[in-house]
Amino acid sequence: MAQFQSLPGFREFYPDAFARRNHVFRLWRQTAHTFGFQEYDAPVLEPLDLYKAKSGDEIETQLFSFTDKGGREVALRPEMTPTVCRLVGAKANALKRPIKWFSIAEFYRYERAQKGRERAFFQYNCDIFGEPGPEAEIELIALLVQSIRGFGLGAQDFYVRLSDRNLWFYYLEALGFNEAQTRGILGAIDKYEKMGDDAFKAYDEAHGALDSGKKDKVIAFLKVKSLAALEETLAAFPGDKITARLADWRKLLGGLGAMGLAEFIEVDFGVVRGLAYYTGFVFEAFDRKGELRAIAGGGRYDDLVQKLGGPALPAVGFAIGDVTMGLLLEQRGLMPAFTSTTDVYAVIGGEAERAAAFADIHSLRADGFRVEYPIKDTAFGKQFKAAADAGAKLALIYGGDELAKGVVKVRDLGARTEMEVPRDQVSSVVRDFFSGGAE
RNA sequence: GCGGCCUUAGCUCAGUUGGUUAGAGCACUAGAUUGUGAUUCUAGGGGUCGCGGGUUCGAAUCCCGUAGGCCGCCCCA
Repeated sequence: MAQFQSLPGFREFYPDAFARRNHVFRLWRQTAHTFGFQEYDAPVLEPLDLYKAKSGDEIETQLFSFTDKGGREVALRPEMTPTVCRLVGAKANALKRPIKWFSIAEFYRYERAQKGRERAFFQYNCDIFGEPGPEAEIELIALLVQSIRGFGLGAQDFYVRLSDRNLWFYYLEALGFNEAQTRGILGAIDKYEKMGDDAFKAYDEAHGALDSGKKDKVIAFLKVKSLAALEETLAAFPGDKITARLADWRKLLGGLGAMGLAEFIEVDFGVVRGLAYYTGFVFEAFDRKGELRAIAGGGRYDDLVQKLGGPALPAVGFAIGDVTMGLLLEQRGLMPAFTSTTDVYAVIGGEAERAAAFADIHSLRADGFRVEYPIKDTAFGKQFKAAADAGAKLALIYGGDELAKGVVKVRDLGARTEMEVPRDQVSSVVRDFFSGGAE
């Protein structure tokens, strides 16, 4: 058996798997471009401190980190956000606003692999920098929806759960929680859906048992699932901050509604996202059946660029992972089968006919056609089978009889018809077939 | 890092109470078929039975360890 195996959680892409990966990347890239986002890339290996600065020392246990030969503490990138913040921060004053960037890149996390989670995976990251208002969220969430919908998935297949850490902060502040308690409560909210009441255990241990009246109010807010319910719940807590924030909510939902995306969006205050650096709207995309891990996650992080050494620059972004996205597409039968895209197959009689065929083969390839031929002498029957297997539309037949007459037989493999063409016209006949033809 | 289940050909699997040289289907290669894609038939290549150790006259089979896979927990940027 194989003496060497790939490392756990690292994937190998055989041609059929690579074709599926390309299909996903192509749609993402094309969709981002239609929204006016520009593509970038950055180093795979970064200073370890870049991630510690953002997420704290304990993050190191989740990283592929090591000391390089120059004594530098480094890590394979586990995410793009710190990197893109550095890139944007370094040139913030020279970049036209709003800054709309995306990337498709591989990331590495030292975690136990599970369904939908590998140690090496790709993410499609989209971010908008420089716009503090909900207009940026409208643009970004519209892109998120379209980047999933574009595969043929509909509102019956996935949805985006939309929440707001600001309103959570305002609400908990109004209930009298201090900053540390608020962090504890947000941690409990994050786990509540999975664990139920046990989610508050960690809070109770750290801050003392939660007053049952306050707990009911927290749970009531966590169950807010619509703008109307949100307005109703907050009516008891009047104030300028909350009034202004509700106006942002109406603008955001109004904008997404005007784009025709209302059916993809659900208000859900059960979402807070674990990361401390999110500062406003947060959202996650899920499959409707609830069978898979989150397809995408994102939110606003207005302080991060500055925290990482750049200027104060508001930002909002999301990432879609390729693993869960691929699982969902395969579940719904939306991952296209791997098909070869050969245009022309040259059927060659034998060694004597090879030279004539090679001249046309190379000429057609130089013109951009995808041309295949048998690499060594093969029976005619096998060659036609190979042509069909390769998905070729046309076969060019270089047999002794044809070449003696100065012609090449051109066979339309779909229509199963053929005609003889003088050799010097082969190129133009092929060109006509593909330009005037079906596709 | 913790727990459960699993591992025989490229893939899906069979393999009797432990008994000769480990099988099938699919896939691949070739032939039937030096001039036309299907079907069919025939043949072939491909295995240190995940790896290491133990029990035994004898291990794919029983025992121990270990690696890998799947699933769950922790975590999830």
